[in-house]
Amino acid sequence: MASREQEILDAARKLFRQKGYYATTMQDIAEAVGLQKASLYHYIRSKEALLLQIAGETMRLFHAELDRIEAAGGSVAQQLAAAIRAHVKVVAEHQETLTVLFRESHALPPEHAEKVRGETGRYTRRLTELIARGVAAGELRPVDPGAACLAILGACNWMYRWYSADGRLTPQQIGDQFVEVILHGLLAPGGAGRQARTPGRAP
Amino acid sequence: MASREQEILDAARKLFRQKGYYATTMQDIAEAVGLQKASLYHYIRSKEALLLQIAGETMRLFHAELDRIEAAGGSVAQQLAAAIRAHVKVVAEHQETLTVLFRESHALPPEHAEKVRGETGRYTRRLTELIARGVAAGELRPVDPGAACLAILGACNWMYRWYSADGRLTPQQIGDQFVEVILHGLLAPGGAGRQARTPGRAP
Amino acid sequence: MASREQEILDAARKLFRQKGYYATTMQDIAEAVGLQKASLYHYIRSKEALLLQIAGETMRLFHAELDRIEAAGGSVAQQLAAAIRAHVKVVAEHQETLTVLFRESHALPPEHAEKVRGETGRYTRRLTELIARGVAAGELRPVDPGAACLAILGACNWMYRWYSADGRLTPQQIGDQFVEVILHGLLAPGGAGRQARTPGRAP
Amino acid sequence: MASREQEILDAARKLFRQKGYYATTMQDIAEAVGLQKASLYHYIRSKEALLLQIAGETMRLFHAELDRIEAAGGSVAQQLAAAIRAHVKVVAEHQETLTVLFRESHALPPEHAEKVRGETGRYTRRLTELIARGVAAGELRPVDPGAACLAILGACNWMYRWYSADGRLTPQQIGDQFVEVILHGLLAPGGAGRQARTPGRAP
DNA sequence: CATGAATGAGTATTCATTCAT
DNA sequence: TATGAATGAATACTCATTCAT
Repeated sequence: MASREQEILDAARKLFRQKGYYATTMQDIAEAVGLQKASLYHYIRSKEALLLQIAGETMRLFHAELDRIEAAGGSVAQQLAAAIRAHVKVVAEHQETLTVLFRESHALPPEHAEKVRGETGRYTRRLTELIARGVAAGELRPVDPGAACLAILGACNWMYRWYSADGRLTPQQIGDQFVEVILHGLLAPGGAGRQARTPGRAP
Repeated sequence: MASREQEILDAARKLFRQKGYYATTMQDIAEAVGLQKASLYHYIRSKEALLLQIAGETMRLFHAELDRIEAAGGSVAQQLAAAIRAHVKVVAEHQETLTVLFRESHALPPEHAEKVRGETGRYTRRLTELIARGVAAGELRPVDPGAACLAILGACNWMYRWYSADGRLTPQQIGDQFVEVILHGLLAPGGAGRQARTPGRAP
Repeated sequence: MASREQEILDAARKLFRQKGYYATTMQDIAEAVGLQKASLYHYIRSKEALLLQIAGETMRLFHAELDRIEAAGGSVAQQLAAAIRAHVKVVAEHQETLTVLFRESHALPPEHAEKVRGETGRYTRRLTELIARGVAAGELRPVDPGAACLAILGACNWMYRWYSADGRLTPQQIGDQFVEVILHGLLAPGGAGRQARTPGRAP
Repeated sequence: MASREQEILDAARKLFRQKGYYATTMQDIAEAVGLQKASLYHYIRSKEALLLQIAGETMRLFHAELDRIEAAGGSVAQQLAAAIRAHVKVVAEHQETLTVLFRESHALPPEHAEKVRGETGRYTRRLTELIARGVAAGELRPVDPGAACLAILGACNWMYRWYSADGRLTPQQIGDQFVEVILHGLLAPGGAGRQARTPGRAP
C-alpha cells in the first residue's frame, strides 16, 4: 500500500493549509500520522518534496477538466461556461491543496517553482485561446482574451480564500453566478447603465 | 525624519515579497538598509510588527477610493465601473504590499489577523451593498450580489500574481477590460451563446 | 539509562553554582557533557526547567530527615538536636544544589518560585511547631518559636556560603557545635554574663 | 550635588533586589531615574561598578557598629549581645543592599569579589575573636569560636530572606530573641533535655 | 519498518556600552 | 549635561535531516 505515504501527504496538506508551510514542522506532520519524525523519511525525501508534490497534484485536475470539456465540444460559450463551473468545482473540492499551492509555491526552489508555473501558464493559455476563438468567431464580444481569461481565473481562484463548505452558496450556485456575471455581465439590458460603458464621458 | 523607519519598512516589504515573510531574515533587512541587525530594533518592535504594519497600510487605500467614488455619486453602474478601475489601479501600484498581505497575513497572530480580516470584510460588504442597490433598482441583472462582488474582487486581487509593470497591458487597460467583462459580459449580443446561460439544459 | 539526563543535571548544577544561573550558558552545559547545544533539548525542556528541577530536588531531603527524626520520637530537645545535625549534614552534602536554590530561586517564574517557597515554608512550620511544643511542655525556655526556628535555619543554611569539605570542621563537628550553641547557649553557667540577658539594664 | 549619582545607586539597589542583578537592565535603571540609558554613563562607569559600590557600602556599616560596641566596652556577653542586636538592626535597615550583596556578589569579577570577601572575612574574624576571648576568660562555654561565630552570622544574615517590615516581629524583638537563643540556648534549665547535649551517647 | 539520539546551521531578540552632537 | 543612534557579542531555542541500531 501507498497508504502510509498518502497519509503523510494528507496530513501535510492539511497542516500546510492551517499553519502555512514554514510554520508546519516535520514534528507536526509526524504526530499527525502517528510516527516519529525520523520515520517520515522512509516515505518522503524532504519537506520541500512534500510541498512540491502537493503543489503539483492539482494542476493535473484542471487540465483534465478542460480536456473533458473540449472533447465534449459545443459553442465557445458553452465550453466557457462549463470551464468556469468545472474550475469552481475543483477549487471547492481541493481548496486545501490550492491554498498551499497559491500561498506557498514561492517557497519552492526556482527549478520546481518553474515547473509549477509552467503548468499554470499552460492552463491559462488554453483558456485564453478558447476565448480568442470565441472573439474571432464573433460569438464573444471583442475583449482582450488575455485580460478576460485572467479575470475569470482570478474570480475562480480567489475562492480559495473565501469559500467554505458551510457557506451560504454551494459550488454549484457559485459556478452559476460566476457564469452569469462573466458571460452576460452585470448590466440589465436596455437599462440606464448603458452609458457606464464609458464612464466619465457621460452626457 | 522618519526616513530611517520608512527605509526599513520599504526594505522589508520588498524582501517579504521576493522571498516570503518567513524566509526573510532580520539580517536580510538590516543589510538592505545598511544597518546592523540590532540597530533595526531602534525603529521597529519586531519582525511581526513589520508585517502587521505592511499588511495594514493598504486596506486604507481601498476604502479611500470607495469613499471618493461614493461621494462623486452617479449610477450604480458608473460607481461600479469606477470602483473596478480604482481597485485595479491600487493593486497595480501597491502590488508589493498586497502580495505580502495576501500571502502572509495568516502568519499574523490571531488578534492582528482578525483586524486585517475585519477591514477586508468591511470593504467587501461596501461593494456588495452597492451591487445589491443596483439589483434592487433594476439597474443590474438579478444576480447574487455577494457572489458577484467576490467575482469582481477575485478578478482584481488576483492581479497581485500576474501583473507586471512591464507587461502587455497597462493598469488602465486592465481596468477597462475588467469593466467590459464584468458589466457587459463576454457574450456578443444576440449571439448564439444565449443558450449558454444554462448549458446542459439546452434543447 | 537515564544517565544522560542525570549528567546534564549534574553539569548544570555545578556550573550554576560556579558561575550563577544567568552567567551559565547552554553552551557551557553542552560542552560539560560533551554534546552539542541542540542535543541538550532531547533531554530537557529548557534552561529554566533545569533550574526548577535542581531547586526542587533538595527540599525533599530535608523533609525526609524530619520524617525520620519525628518517627524516631524522643524528647523535643533530642529531636531538635537531631534535626540540626541532619540539616547541617544535608547542607554539607548538597551544598551545590542549595547554593543554586538559595541564590537563584528568584529567577524562577512566579508559579514555580511559589512552589519552591511553599516547600520551604512547610519545612519551617514543621520545625517551628516542634519548638512550640517544647516551649509549651516547659522543656524549652519561653522563646518565640518562630524567631528561634529562623535563627536555627539561618545558622544552618548559611553554611552554603562558607562550608568547605576541605575546611577545618567536619559536618559532624559543625553539627555538634551548632547543637551546643543553640540548645545550651554561649554563656557559661553561673558566669558573670548572666546579666547580659538584658544588657543596658546592668547594675 | 552627588544626588543624581545617589539616585541611580538607589534605583539600582532596589531593582537589583527585586529582579536580580542580571535581570535588571540599564534601561530599567534609566527609566527609574528618568534619564536615557546613555546618560547613566555620565555618573557611573558600568553596571558592574554599580554592583560593586552597592556591595561595598554595607560592610562599612557592620564594622562601624562593631567599633562602637568595642569602644563602649563591657563584658564579652554584653558586647556579643550588643553585636547581635546591631547586626540584626543593620540587616533590617539595609535589607535591599544586603540581598544584592549576598545573592549577586559572585557576579563580581574575581578582583572585586575578593575585596568584598575580604571585608566580610575581617568582620567574621573580629566577631570570632570576641567569642574566643569570652571562652578563654571562662565567661563563655568552651565552644569552637569559629563555628559559634558562623552560627550567629548565619542566624542574623539569613534575615535578608525572611524579614519584612510588615512582619510579626520588629527588628528589636528579633534581636532580643536571637540574643536569648544564642546566649542562653533553648533548653530550660534543669529540664529533661540535659541529656540532649550528646544525643546518641545517652546511657 | 521504525526510532532515539545527535547535530549544524540558523533565528529573532537583548543588552551594555560608545560616540557624535 | 543629555541623548538618539548605532553596534558587537551573546543567548536560548528550533528544525530538518542523518544514522546506527
